[in-house]
Amino acid sequence: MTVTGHLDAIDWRILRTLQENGRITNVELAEKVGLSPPPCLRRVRALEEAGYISGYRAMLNAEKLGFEVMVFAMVGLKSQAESELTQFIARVKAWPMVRECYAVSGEADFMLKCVGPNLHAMQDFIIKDLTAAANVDSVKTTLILRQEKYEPGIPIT
Amino acid sequence: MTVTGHLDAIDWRILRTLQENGRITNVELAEKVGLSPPPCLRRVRALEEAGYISGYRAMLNAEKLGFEVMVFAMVGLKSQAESELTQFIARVKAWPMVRECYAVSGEADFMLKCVGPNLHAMQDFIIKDLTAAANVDSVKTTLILRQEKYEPGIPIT
DNA sequence: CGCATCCTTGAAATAATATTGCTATAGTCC
DNA sequence: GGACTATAGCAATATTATTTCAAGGATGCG
Repeated sequence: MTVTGHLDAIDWRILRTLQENGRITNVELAEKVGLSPPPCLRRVRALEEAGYISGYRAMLNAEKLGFEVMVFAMVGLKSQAESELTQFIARVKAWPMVRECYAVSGEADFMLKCVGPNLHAMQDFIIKDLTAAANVDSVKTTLILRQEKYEPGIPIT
Repeated sequence: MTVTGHLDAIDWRILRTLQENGRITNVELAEKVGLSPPPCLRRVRALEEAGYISGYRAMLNAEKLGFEVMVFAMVGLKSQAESELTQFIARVKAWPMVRECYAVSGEADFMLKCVGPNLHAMQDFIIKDLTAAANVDSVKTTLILRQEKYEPGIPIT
């Protein structure tokens, strides 16, 4: 698939497998997708180079590690002018407790997923940082009670 | 930290590093956290065993791979009886397009993050599967226009 | 205060894996 | 059909993972 830019069945199998287990060895991956290790590794590298694979992450158990509170925050801005948006996004990127941020349609402008050690820290962040930030008009939070499914990524059949 | 259950500074460095780069070699990881490879690997294994690390995943570029539509769906159920909840969750787990599901406080009962190739497929899923599912009372969707930040996991300083 | 115990580290050796170089083969386009 | 391109796989090498084991440091108790 190097230059052509088209993914074949083996590429998709590689992607699916790596999405499920990002630390599988190349030997095992090769076996699963039906190749010998060298061409398999070459494909993985090509997929990385081409940006189909953007990185690898360990999934950590937030609760066990003392991060017990997660909320969704829907944020409305006062001004949606280009420069204001950019500034808000920059702020969001600088807040460690905000792990994900999406521009959304509908009533709010942004949907944030925030993670913190406890309710107090979360409240502190929402009131003192988020709500108080320049250009923030409204913040509506939804507390996450439990994670029922977590398979981030894409549905590869 | 094996049996004591207490994480020291090195364990935290390991977790932070692996959250950022899940495919780093043990040699490199060891160097970063200030250990030689053998004890470093032992700690990683211990962290996995103890469930602090629950897995590794490749992050795929959804857009490049043809999954261009993501929505949040807030779902309200008619009945929140234990068995009904369980059934709904089982259904959610079986839908590939639902990648994440959270029980939430507030107006809705569940927040779903759904991923699909296009608006049509998403509409199809929402109308024919989600809204039509037994015990589903209300579905309110929010289209994701753009991903501005994506650092899933926890804020390890 | 000193000794025994427990835990963890790191050096060395070994096993496994990743990676490179090269040749062969299959598919494609004149 | 013949030349070209792309990709597979074998073989060799480099790198990494993993095991084994002896030594060092902390802790608790006599």
